[in-house]
Amino acid sequence: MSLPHALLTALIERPGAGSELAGRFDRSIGYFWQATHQQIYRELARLEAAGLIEGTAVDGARGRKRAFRVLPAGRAELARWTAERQEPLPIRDEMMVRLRAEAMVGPTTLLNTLAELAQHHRDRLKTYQDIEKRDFTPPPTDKGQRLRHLVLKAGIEYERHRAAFCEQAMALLSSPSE
Amino acid sequence: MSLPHALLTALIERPGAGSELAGRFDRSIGYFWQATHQQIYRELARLEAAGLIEGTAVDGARGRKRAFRVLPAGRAELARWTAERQEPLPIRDEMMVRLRAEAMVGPTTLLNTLAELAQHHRDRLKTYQDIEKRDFTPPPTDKGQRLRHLVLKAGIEYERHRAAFCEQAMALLSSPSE
DNA sequence: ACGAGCATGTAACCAGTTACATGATTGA
DNA sequence: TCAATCATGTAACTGGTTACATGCTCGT
Repeated sequence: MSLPHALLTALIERPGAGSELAGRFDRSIGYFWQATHQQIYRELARLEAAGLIEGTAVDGARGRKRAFRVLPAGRAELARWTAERQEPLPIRDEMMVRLRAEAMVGPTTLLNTLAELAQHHRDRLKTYQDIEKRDFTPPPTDKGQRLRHLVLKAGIEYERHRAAFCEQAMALLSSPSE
Repeated sequence: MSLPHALLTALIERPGAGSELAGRFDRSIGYFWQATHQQIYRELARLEAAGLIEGTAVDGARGRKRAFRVLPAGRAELARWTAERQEPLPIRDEMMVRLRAEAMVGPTTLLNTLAELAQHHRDRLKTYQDIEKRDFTPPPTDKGQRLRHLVLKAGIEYERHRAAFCEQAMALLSSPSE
């Protein structure tokens, strides 16, 4: 259950309204934790009810926009959670299931899906590399910045690895069977 | 929604009872798709109700054990699903959230958690490498076997990558701040 | 014959998903 | 003034999780 803590972190980094957070979950934070606006609003309501954040009306804005900031209790809760033990990520990789199924009931058109997926990962790799060039040259010396850089580099390695995997699987599937 | 298809694949590879499948989801299949026995029994009941699999009582077994095998309709459904378009995996990486939180409210005891996690990934890496040595030397020429080998190699790369990441994060967190 | 443990479930809950709804403001 | 769009939701559903329950048989 990391969404509330991802929200607290984001709001400490910069306070803002639900819609702004939704935007950030489509970009920076969203690269390692995804959430829809429905989830975000629901969770903000819970955090506010629990007294961890506080929202104040933003006037001169559309609708009934409210900016949230983290209260001391929210900071404390975030610190508590950060120090908590963590179980390894449960892995659920649909493509691995598909490949194993392909070995049983193939051949199918899995090759097309792999090509699309490879392109997706190459695109995202490019995006990350652009961010790295823009934000982390020269490499930062500040610890917070170095942590963020590390997270980004993990994303870069991940995308590179996934793209390469798709390409290997494509090569295997399109090789003549024997 | 890949669990039913993971089950169909597993049952084509080798028919068996729910408890046997639960065992396989703790080993081979479980390395890329996890499921508890509750999920497995629920899903088997659905697949049977949909006419995709068939269960027959195993006598001489404990309890009311039933062996399931995949019916032609099940094979057809698996082939249909395998050829389906696939969205990229949604990413939800709790450790990345923690690292970014650490940058805001740290330092915490995150270092301990990272050490545990690194050990977990090194252990699993060792397991995979042992499986590779046992099952895939010499490298297979059969296409199905090569596909399985590819899936295993992806697992190996994943664990290696995660372990290295944890070690880098530990080095960064324990370096003197400036 | 009886406890340990295997095989199969039930029930309640929670996070995430999908589809739709409402109120306010801006711009043509 | 009214359509487009922004900001904030509500409702219903689904897959996965956690805790507990039941029936059977094997070994002692």
